[in-house]
Amino acid sequence: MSDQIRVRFAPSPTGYLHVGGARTAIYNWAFARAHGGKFLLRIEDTDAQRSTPENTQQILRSLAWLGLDWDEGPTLDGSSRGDFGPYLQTERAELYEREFKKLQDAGLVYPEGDSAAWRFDVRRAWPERTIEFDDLVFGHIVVERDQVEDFIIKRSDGSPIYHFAVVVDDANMLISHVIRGDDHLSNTPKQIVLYRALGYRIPEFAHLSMILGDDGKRLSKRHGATSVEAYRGEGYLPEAMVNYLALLGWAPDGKTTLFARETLAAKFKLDHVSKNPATFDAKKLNWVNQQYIKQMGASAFVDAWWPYLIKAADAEDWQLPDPSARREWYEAMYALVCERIDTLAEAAPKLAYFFSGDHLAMDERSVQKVLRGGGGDNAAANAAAAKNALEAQKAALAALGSADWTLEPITAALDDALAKLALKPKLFWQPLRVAVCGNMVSPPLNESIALLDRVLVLTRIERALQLVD
RNA sequence: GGUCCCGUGGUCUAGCGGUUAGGACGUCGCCCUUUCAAGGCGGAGAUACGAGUUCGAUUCUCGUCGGGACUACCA
Repeated sequence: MSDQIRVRFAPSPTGYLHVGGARTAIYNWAFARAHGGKFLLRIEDTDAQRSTPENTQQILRSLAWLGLDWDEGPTLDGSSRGDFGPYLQTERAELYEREFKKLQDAGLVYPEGDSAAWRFDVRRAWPERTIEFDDLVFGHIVVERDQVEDFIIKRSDGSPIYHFAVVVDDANMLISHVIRGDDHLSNTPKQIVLYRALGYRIPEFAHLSMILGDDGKRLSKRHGATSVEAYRGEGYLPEAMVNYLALLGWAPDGKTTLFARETLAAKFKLDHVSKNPATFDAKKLNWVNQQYIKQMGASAFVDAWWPYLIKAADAEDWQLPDPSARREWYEAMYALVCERIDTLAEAAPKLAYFFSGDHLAMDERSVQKVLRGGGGDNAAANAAAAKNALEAQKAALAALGSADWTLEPITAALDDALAKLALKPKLFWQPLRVAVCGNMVSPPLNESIALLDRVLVLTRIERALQLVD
């Protein structure tokens, strides 16, 4: 008769953790944290055919990455914590067997045909006409008992079927609130009958609407990335992921869209969870992620970015300067890209010119349009202007010593060159941009030059000059 | 087919009988500008439909339409 709030996330390891499951986990976690309760994790692996330990590991990793710490359940190192274990259903066979005996002794089960499977007798267990319950999200639900058919609770091989195992486990783990996907809403009456038949107290239920793809259909692999692991791989931040997913069906108020995990953990309530299914909007996720990147700061950025940079370096064959010796150099890049990327994985391609050394890739379109004047009427004149600009820039920068190779002197020297040439700013800066960054679209130019090696910059300008002719 | 559930702009939502129906993403336009962004300002855009109840419905009831879930020795 404890009033302790205990909730659980109970995934089945038949696949990775997808965003729908992640949101269910987030709501369970937030509910527990907001009400001073416990959040537990249980692995529903009774389907021996499709469950794998690898999937279990990946699910645990994804949850940990999201920052959803659980009070009880299996841990990443293969053990577990909590007093209500084991937390893997395949290790709870004894309990199921014992509880099954209770139903058998009460005459509430009968064999399925002439197999060794057993079916639960709903009518004998529940004489009343209707089965009712109050769902914390969906409200009062009434179902005619005759709409509920007898169902298998034990397979021929002796293992329990879902409906039986969840009820036994939730009751024995003293779960107070069952918060899960609404694909279980229709199954809840069955489970309520089971609860009473086994003499358990019936918990509160809260069902969560599904998450849909942009075509209005249930989110699936067809819609691209759906696994939490995949989003992690693309460079989404766990904080952004939690924030965005929490927004799919819940809002702290009518105005706030950005909130920390801690705010969720303090303010989350079930009575404001939406009943309608939410469509997953990748564009909004990108925006949320960018907001987090913009506020994370240079140091945190470099830490988070590093694995993605290494991956890009491997693919592009870049030699990365020693991160401990050149920490400031890497951190300086944050200001150059933080407003230009949605994900961490997008940073390296935008900053490629810092890492490609003598092998800077020149974007073909940029070379044609900017260095060679494009195909228009002014092509020849523009190409000539580009040549003049590059020569002036080369001279201006060459005149700077290594000691002056910082933003202010560089900017002053270039501004001075521009003033002398009296060119349209665009015709002056774009050739230099292409020469140094390899592309007519890039992060801030002067700041980039200041971060690049002096000789390398001069070499690149020289190379661009050759491309003009 | 049966049962249950859902229905505010393109998307996520606020609203809980009386509002010029609010915010965010996206979108469009303008400003800023050394490219791209970021930022600022502004615009378009919603209560699925039809009956009730009520002095008054986005809000309560019913029906229609549309969508979803369940109906497995999957969870």
